[in-house]
Amino acid sequence: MDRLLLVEDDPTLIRMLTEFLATENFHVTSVTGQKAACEKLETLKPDLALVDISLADGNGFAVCAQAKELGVPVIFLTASGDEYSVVTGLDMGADDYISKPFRPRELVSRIRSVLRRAGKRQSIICLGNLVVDTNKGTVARNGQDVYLSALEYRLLLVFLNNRGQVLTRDKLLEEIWDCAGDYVGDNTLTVYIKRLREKIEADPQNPTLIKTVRGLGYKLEG
Amino acid sequence: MDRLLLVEDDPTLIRMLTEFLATENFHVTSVTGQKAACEKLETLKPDLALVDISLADGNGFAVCAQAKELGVPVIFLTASGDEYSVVTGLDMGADDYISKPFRPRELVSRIRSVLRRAGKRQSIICLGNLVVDTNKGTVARNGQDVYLSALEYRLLLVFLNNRGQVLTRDKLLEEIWDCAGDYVGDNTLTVYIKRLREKIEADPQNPTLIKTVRGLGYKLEG
DNA sequence: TCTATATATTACAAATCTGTAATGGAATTT
DNA sequence: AAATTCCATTACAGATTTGTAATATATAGA
Repeated sequence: MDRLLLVEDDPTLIRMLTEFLATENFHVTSVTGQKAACEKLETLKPDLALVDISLADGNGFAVCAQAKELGVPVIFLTASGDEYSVVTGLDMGADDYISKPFRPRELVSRIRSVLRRAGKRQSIICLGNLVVDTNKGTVARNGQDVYLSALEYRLLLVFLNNRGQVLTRDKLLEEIWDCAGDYVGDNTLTVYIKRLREKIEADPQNPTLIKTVRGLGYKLEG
Repeated sequence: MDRLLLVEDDPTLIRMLTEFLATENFHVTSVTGQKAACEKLETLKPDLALVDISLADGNGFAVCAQAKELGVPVIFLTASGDEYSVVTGLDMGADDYISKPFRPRELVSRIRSVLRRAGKRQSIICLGNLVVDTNKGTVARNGQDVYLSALEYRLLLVFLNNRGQVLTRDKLLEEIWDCAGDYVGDNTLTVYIKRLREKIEADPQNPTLIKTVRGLGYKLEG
């Protein structure tokens, strides 16, 4: 279950939100004041922080900064139509904001939306029956771990970051060996392509992922 | 300069937005209707799409789906207070929404916010004078590339994903060798820690990044 | 078809990685 | 202080990676 930290001064709002969000399957911890908020952020490590901009002892921006530091996504709660706060909040890196009074359903939608985005982290990349976790540096095929050497892994990442685009040999050499084919032989790349195909393709002789585009280079099917 | 695709039927709004966003240094291409929008998404590959939910020939949701498919972030423009659209839009994976009539400054803030998030991708992780790019699989120290072996790189990622937390030897062994110390010797980890420190610490004898916590394990300074 | 060019395959040393064992040193306990 | 425990360091073989060269195959053009 997702843990939310609610930073808010108004006791009524705290109670209402805690109860409502509980019915939506969130676990809400609430704190009052900026100082307590910053502490709780560290100890609780919540999945998301709901922060009221106007706190008694300072404003919510400091809390936002701290949250960003810790990698915790933030949604600001603001007094209605306070455009200045909205603008500054978003520019500060808050992930979203919602103005009071807000509709509970909308808040939940925004929370889910931010969590979805934050959770993704561009970490897991799927490609056919291949799963690359850039957060762990691992590659799996059909659930089975595949061991790639450092250079093979980096070559795969270059393809993944340019899915569907044709990459010239020079471009690939530059990306992996940061040079334009001067220091490593031209054939070296060809060999690496083969080695990578050998490990990630179902049928390395008839590649479906890394296609060769004759005269131009290679391309990852996207 | 960031390219925006504006999908909107109202000519007046198109003109206004195009002009205003131009002053904010965006390049706006506008299209009318769902079909044209989907086509332009493919050909233009914009950095972000601004989509009016209520289009004449169908609704904006189809456009949103297509955009998500292509990895283009989406901000919905909706008639004011249309809660149903907001909720559905965000649940569909739209990155944000704004209801008409909106304040231009706020729209720009939201655009910048979404672009920032989309661009970041959790790709670059900084740690002292160390820069890890999980999108490229590279590590640099003081701007100088550092070559890490596959296992060394994965070990570093485990630390980065648990910054500040003490990681037991068992936990680390499990993460890297997926086993609880049965298959590789206990000392192997110690050696790897040393090797990693050798490559990323300024003074490997007095580590400032990977600290040992006697009796417990190791911890990456956060 | 023949040739030229682009890519694939294979094989092979040198370099590096990987895991272990042996030794040394520091912190903690008795 | 001595013993113990935990971690650091060093050294070393076997495995793997890495880059290259030689050879084979495919594709396109004359």
